[in-house]
Amino acid sequence: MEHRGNREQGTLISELIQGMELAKQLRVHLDTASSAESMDLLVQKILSSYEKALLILQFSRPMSMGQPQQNVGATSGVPESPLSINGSPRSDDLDKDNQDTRDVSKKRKMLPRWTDHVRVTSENLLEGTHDDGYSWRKYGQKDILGAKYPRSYYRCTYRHTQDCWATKQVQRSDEDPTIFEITYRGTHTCVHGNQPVPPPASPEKQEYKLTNLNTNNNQQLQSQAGTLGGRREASQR
DNA sequence: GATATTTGACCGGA
DNA sequence: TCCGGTCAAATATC
Repeated sequence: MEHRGNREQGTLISELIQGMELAKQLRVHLDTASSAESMDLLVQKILSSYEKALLILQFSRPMSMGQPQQNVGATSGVPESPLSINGSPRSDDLDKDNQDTRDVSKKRKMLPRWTDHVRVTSENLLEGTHDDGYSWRKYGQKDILGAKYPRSYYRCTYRHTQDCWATKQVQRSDEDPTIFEITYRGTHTCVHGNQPVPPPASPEKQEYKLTNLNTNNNQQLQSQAGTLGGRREASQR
């Protein structure tokens, strides 16, 4: 068994290394403003490598990974709508008993969760982080132990009006301040007219979209900007 | 006045 | 007990 495990691990490592190398190439392309086609090709190769790696991981360790952080419910598609997972908001439960509160907490942990790493351009760096096409409202910010930059917490603007329980956390990378690590939790159940992208089918696709959007959208960038780049500049309306 | 952001406090899990 | 995540009052902006 170990032999098989070792071989899989070797393949896994080589796929991850390949993905990293491709990402480096892509970075060079980005810096040199190469053609969109070549960059697109690189992105596809990267995604392919990571998909293979993920498949290996999933195959060798089904359901028991101790790392819920990435890709849970993402590669396999988003399992259920948060609406069905998550009953009632905590703020509406104030007069209920403790069991309900605990239940909500448990359900919250069951929300699908995945992480994107988004690199921002110098322009966007001034403004904050990227726009993923949804309308987010900031509800908190925390200094995280060991992290240089605070983590910001966002939830869907339509949480109450459309019972949409998607949230995201934005954490600026310590090592490279141009990288924003964005952790999404839950999926959007809201229906909103100016929503340019559907909920991601997989984290890989999501990252691809985000990276592209990153250079295109500035409107919501501004709404998210104030906290990570400095104090808030604009409120979207 | 409506809506978004800031920030201290609270809560639950490890 | 510590830390991360969320709430909600205060404040800011349009």
